[in-house]
Amino acid sequence: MANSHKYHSAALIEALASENLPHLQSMGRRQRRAAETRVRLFRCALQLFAERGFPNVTVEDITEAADVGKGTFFNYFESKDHVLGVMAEIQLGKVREAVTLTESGKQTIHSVLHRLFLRVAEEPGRSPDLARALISSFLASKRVRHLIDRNLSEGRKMVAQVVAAGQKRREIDSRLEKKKVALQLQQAFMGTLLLWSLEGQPALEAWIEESFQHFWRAIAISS
Amino acid sequence: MANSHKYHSAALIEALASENLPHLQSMGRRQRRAAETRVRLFRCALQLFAERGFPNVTVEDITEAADVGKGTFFNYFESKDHVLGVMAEIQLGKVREAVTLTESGKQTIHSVLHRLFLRVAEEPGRSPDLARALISSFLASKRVRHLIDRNLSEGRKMVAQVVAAGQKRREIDSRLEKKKVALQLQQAFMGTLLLWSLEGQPALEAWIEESFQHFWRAIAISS
DNA sequence: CCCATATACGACTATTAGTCGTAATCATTG
DNA sequence: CAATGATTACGACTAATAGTCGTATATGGG
Repeated sequence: MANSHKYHSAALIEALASENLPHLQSMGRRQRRAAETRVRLFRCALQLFAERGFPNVTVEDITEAADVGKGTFFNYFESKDHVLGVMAEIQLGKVREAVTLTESGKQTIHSVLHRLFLRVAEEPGRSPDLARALISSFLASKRVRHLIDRNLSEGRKMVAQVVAAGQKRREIDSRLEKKKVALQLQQAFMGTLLLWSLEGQPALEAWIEESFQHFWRAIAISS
Repeated sequence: MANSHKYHSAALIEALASENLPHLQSMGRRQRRAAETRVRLFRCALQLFAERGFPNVTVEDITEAADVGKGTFFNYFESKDHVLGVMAEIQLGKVREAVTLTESGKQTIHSVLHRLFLRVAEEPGRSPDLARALISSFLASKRVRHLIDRNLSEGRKMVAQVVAAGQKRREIDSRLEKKKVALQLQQAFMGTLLLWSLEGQPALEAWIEESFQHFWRAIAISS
């Protein structure tokens, strides 16, 4: 219980995810301020990363933008990279959404996965600089990398569920192994994101669109 | 003619690419020593990156391993990242190879592309740390990024040629646009490399194998 | 043998991520 | 409401290191 209430409360991640900070009422003023500060730091950081590129943003830039002292940053994030680690965690939430959508049974698997691609691309699509920063952070420090790893492999499991559902529904070629398909999906996504982040040319959305079509072509039932 | 003979002679890149340094005879002792030094720095750097990971290797580590003074490093490479930029340049050479192979007409397109995947994966496959470093360098400094960009887009053009040949030979679905296919190929490769570099699990070769199969499935003639 | 030029060198600077002790702020309790 | 203990803010400080620069050395040509 090292950080039971100290600095990082678990609920904050949720708070960071949602646009309009909810349930801030249910805490004392202190926790509320803490939450506000963390969210402010988080958003300022992402904003700056997107504008200038990760390496060209110092921690001090962030704290200044958020109007707090420099040390305060490290009360809320283990390191500069960690900000992006948190963002990855948020992305994982979107994958969960896809599973839920699948289970509801009201959407074709095609549209569930299609939507998933677009949703996850939303954030990094804000700017090539931000996308590069995100990917870089995946590769940078060991701590963050492990965080990402867990997210990716958890995400893959969820996608595999969706794929399995797709196979039952005869939308996806049933000869394919669902785990491999899930992996391919992630690869397609990451590859697209990576190349787009280098070119930056038209919006990421367009690239994702192409990429998904290609992916689906290799996956859909064909006989 | 800024650096006509000063420091970076063009031939050095070739020298770096080939395992057994050839044509070192044809220069004066001075150029020979310079070439040797550059190659030594390059290899030591890659070795260390592969062993410890890019961020955990300082320039001084490299120069010590190569047994030269620290400043000397910057005589041969613009920056630490630049080492990896040079490596990317070398990779491009392998793509050229594929075009040549295609033109010779003695190989199926499938095997040309398959071979290309494996060949390009060879170097980064030496260690996940090295692969991560490579990818990171693509994203890091502006200078290197532009270098990479050129390489990637040049590479894509070459692949597009190969694809076009494949369409003429009725190996590849002719309804697909060759430029897009080339892009998809790069995306598949990079995505695979990226995810593998995070997991490191079995050899990259195996991942590449899977990935190529998947790719081919979406590309090959099906009717 | 001497000069011009290419290369080697390492002390130096500038930048910045992350630490730490201290001060301010808040919640709680009698 | 005052006192107390916990949480959070703060910025001066340290450590690490990429990249610069002026100087020294080696080479090849004339």
